Amino acid sequence: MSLNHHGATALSPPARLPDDLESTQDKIRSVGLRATPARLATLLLVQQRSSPLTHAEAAQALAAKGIDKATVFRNLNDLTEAGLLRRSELGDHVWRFEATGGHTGSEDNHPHFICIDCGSVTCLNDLQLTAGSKRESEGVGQVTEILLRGHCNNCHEPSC
Amino acid sequence: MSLNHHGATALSPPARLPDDLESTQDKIRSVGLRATPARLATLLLVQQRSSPLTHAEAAQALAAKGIDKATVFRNLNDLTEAGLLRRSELGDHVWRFEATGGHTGSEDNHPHFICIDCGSVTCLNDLQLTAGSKRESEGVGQVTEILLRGHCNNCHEPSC
DNA sequence: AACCCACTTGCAAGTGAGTTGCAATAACTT
DNA sequence: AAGTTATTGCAACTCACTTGCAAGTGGGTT
Repeated sequence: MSLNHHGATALSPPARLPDDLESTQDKIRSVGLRATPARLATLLLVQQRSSPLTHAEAAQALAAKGIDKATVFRNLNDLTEAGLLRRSELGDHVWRFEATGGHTGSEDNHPHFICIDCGSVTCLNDLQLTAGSKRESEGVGQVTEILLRGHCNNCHEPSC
Repeated sequence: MSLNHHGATALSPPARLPDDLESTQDKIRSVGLRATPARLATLLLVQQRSSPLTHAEAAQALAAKGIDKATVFRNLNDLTEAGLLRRSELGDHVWRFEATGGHTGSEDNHPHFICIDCGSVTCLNDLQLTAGSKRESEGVGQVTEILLRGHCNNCHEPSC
């Protein structure tokens, strides 16, 4: 009804936001999961947040829509496994979830920096170990992930 | 008694092992805690290990001596608060404890490798980033911890 | 358009790490 | 040696998360 109220709509596709409803449904389907209301609401919620969300926060927010916490948690895990979310641990024994670009995790495997204050995750594409350190770590095992923890510049400010 | 059995000892102090019983008692007392058997056993245990110990592992090991898990946990936390231990979270929702030099916390902080298969943790004392990588990471924030994840050599073997 | 069935959900009960209250006990002080 | 106060053991508890299962539903199939 209100779709064409400006008279100039039919041509230009709406600039699809990454958290657009349809594209989000597509994302879910593209990884082989069903786009159920609960799943959709969960992914949209995480996508809309600029910083990682805990299970409790998500469950609380979605409880208003009548979604059970077990469902929220299962979906958070399913979406993580499918590569649409990333799960991280900030050192306080609570998992936090954050939307990824949407590609499946393993290929773009780069080091991350995670702020132990605000939980924000930064990708560090060019980060490398010294040759000697690589050797040392390879002596221990096959490294699949490098994670740095600390205080990000936003949280590190004296004012913060 | 046996102090002078070499005839040339009075001058040089005995090379006190870091996990020596008496020096451990002293350490505990020096931070204002009572050197109880449970506390002593706990600190000795952690000191003797070369890699961080989980609460569960410590509790299990000390249960043999009749020490309750709540006591173990309280002591682990007390000793951590006092700066004799460091508590870290390697991403698997389990606290791990390791002995510090004895000074309060932050100085002897080294990277860890954690096996995502068996959970074993290895300390990587000499691990370093390349100069450029250090710069990159410092542009993002102040790094307080470096963590590598992967498959340790035990788990990586085809046979395992 | 209706059908079907594997995938999902809600509920409730379970798990496991870690914590706490409290009375009994033991370390250090004087 | 006695007193004071930290510490312990036990058991019950919290909190974050998980699981079992019967009922419900998405979405491909007919």
